[in-house]
Amino acid sequence: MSGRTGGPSIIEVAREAGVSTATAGRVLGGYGSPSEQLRIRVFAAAHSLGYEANALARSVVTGRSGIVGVVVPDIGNPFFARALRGISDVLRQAGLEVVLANTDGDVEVERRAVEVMSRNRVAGLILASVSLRDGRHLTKMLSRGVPVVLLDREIEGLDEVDSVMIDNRLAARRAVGHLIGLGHRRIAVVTEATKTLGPALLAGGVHAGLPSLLRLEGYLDAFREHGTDLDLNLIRYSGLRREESLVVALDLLSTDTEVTAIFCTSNVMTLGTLEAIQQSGRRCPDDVSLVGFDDLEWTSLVRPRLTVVAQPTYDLGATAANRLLARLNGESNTGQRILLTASLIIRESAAAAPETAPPGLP
Amino acid sequence: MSGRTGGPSIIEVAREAGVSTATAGRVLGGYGSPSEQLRIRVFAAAHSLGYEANALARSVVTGRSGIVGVVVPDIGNPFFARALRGISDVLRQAGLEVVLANTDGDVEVERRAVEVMSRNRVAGLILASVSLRDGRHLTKMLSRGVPVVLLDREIEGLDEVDSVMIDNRLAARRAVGHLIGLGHRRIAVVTEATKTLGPALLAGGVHAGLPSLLRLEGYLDAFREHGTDLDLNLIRYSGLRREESLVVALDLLSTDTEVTAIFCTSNVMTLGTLEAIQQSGRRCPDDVSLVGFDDLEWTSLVRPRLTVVAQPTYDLGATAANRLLARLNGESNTGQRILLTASLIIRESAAAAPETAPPGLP
DNA sequence: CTGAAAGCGCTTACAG
DNA sequence: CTGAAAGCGCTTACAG
Repeated sequence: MSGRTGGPSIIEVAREAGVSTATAGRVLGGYGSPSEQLRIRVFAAAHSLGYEANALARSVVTGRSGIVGVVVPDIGNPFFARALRGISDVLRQAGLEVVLANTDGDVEVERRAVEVMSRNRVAGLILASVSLRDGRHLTKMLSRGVPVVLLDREIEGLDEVDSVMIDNRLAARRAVGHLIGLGHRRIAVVTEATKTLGPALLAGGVHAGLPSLLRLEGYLDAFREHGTDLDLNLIRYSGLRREESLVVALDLLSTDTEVTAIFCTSNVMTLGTLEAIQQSGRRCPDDVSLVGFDDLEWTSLVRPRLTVVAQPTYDLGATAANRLLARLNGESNTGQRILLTASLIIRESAAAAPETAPPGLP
Repeated sequence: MSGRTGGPSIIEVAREAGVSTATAGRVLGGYGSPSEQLRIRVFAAAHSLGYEANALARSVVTGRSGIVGVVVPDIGNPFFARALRGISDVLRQAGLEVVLANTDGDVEVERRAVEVMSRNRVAGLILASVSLRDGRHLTKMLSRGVPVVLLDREIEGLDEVDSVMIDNRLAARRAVGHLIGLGHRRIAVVTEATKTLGPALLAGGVHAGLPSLLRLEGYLDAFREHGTDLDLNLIRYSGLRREESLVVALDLLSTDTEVTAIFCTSNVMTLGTLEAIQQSGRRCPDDVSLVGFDDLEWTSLVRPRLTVVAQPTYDLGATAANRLLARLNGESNTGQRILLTASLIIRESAAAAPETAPPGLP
């Protein structure tokens, strides 16, 4: 005897119906071709016993589970919530189930979540990873031939794996270019790129992989492109928490009175920065312009309405899911790096730079 | 031969290590007491072969999976996202894994999600259901003795099941009472209670179970409590979509010029209603006061800052998880109905009623 | 179409 | 402590 936790098995159903377990399995599992007569008998028996198939046992035999795992750092972030919808719609249509795990941005939690899914033999995995330098937690799945699609972030050294994200660098460059076009010169950036990685990037020592780093790189690109002078004091680093970005932006606004525009590299940074502008007493966009990242529901509710970089969030998810399906169907087997394009939604928070004094006047 | 989808099994590891599969199982599975010597040999073999345990097979034997299922209607809703965090924190600490399913508010999707989890023998289930009249999709799990905890919504007729939610009726009554206390008399409500259920409730023909219905009932309570006159035109029904609530609130504001305050029964309703006020040209709170539901990140970012009913969201999740743990440990077996208390956060969007003309003047 | 038997990958009494 | 054997609940060739 072991862990029989209640619930009749296929054996009891077969006995009740007076057929072999093979036959019971065929009608209950929907494979083979049992006769209509036996089907009725078996279903009746199953129903009267309250039978419910044990998907675990089936998966042990077939080797896979028909379930796709999705692991993201923060499902509370509207970006991932919406991408998930795209994923679910596509996968559900293909007859696959989706289970989700949230990692809280914690590498260790991610490692565990992936391991749990791998051990439970998910058919495939869509992963928005927080550990960009290290894909070791994926090797077992990959060596078993389970397809993995990376969403929003790549992982270094995993070139055979598919990835789907926006062209972060280009998106940021355009956003900042927009500000430069409006006459701004002292344009700050509030970014969740780390205090170690950010400067390393500036020094040319890092291959940008994180979205935040790529966006920071795009910010630099824009300055370069327009021949605008760059002041390192304009780059402000914050942890990925709204409260922290509030403090950072507040510090920026109080120490640098010349700043006329701010670009934020994520919706969390945008939240804190907007709050900082409000608290600082400066008017937006009269005194300081703002371009945020991600078009969330509240961005058109605040005053002024926010000019933002909008990602095709739903499509990112749907595209990732379609890549996974292609892999599952064996249609493709070379790593593909898919970049979708973000758009700049121009509203009211970014306006012409103030006090563009006519040249020649003091 | 069958679905062997790559990956060595415990048999190969045992062979490689020169031990029985029982011994290999003991060291790899962490049960029994294998000798240190064999442990080393087995681990070495497992490592060299790239072995990863098949949790499915283990679960088939033990009868359960160590995984708790959570199914919610909309993980993109900050309410559920935050509750999930509470759930995860508690469950993870107890050594259980959490998998999530999103139902999109679709009864059929919910039914399927619950079935998938049930078939995969989750150890327990936390469910925020959309099908309040019908708990049939839970009977198989329940009859197998798998604990189920209902979050945020109850299901009629499932009295032996635990549930955790706020006292919705009381919360709404207090919110509306606050408006009455500020001198408002024509207080409208924008609610996602359905157009059929809402009126049925008013007619006394429905036992309120849905949060939205309970909140509507609390709205009525407040009028009754203060002896304020009720006008059915003040009750506006909307689907659970922001766009729809915008239309509904816009209609309210254009057809009823006397309304001085609006209460919303969910954060989605709040979003649309606030937008409607902005578009209508009326000033908030000078012309019309607003009390929203749920304290989201943007509620203190908009102007005026919103007065809202705040749910102890994280605690709701944590409490549900703790109930589940108690059940899993056999500590409890009678259905418990746990009501947490919501609080009213008073900010700027609800102010004294305008034009409270002194009595006696025309 | 149907059944007896073997098998999936693991765990669990049962002897030793 | 260790192994041979039986078992978990299902599926899959293989005969008939």
